[in-house]
Amino acid sequence: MFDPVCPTDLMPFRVGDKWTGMVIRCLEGGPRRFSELRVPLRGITAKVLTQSLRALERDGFVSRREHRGPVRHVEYALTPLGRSLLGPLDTACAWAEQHWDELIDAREAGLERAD
Amino acid sequence: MFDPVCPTDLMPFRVGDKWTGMVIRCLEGGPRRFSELRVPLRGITAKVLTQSLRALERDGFVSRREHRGPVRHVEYALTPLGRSLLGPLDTACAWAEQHWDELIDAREAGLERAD
DNA sequence: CCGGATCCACTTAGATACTG
DNA sequence: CAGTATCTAAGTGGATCCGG
Repeated sequence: MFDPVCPTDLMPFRVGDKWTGMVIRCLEGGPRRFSELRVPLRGITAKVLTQSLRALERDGFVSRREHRGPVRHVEYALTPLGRSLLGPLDTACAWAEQHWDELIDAREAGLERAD
Repeated sequence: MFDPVCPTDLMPFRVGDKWTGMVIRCLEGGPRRFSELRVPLRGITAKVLTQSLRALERDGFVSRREHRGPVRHVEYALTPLGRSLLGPLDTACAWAEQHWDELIDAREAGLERAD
């Protein structure tokens, strides 16, 4: 999931910053903890994940709940507003799947012409 | 159109770089010349518009045709692949319209909590 | 476990001046 | 008209170390 080998720079659509879209996908199935999020998001540093989550929280897409106990854990979840992003997000992903081959071919041809 | 007063930083979706989405919108109605594009895109510099158009061309979303004559003019147009972006783009815009008020309120509340 | 603080490399966009 | 060249300011993402 979210393989870094996958050349996502071909994807013309973006949600928020670099990781935002993937974070939302990870929260789609329900609340997740900070360190749970870091597993599928291979390579993300704590600082950057925090930045994304703070922005998401500030904009009302994600809610943060801190559970204090013997071990601390913090859960992030999509708000209704955040959940409403899933529709457009799916549309964008569907487009990408449909046109993936065209995208690759067009990019290749475009780079050739650039010689 | 594309008023700089409009706080587009609330918009969570983006296509390509800063101006790409607006360029595509401008080409929606048919081919446009370089300087025609600069009118609705108030404030864009020639350099940045060129960059966007070059990227769009490289990725096969836009085609470029140069007409030589007494006065030179260059026309840009959406390719079929570029035109296929309009669907997802509309979806994103529709989402933004629907949730614009929520977006503003959420952002305001988010900034308050940040105190 | 969940970050904050600091520093750094890289990219982006804009301003400005110039050209075929 | 349709760009190119150069410079600069700001932002973004990442590495690393530190703290409650």
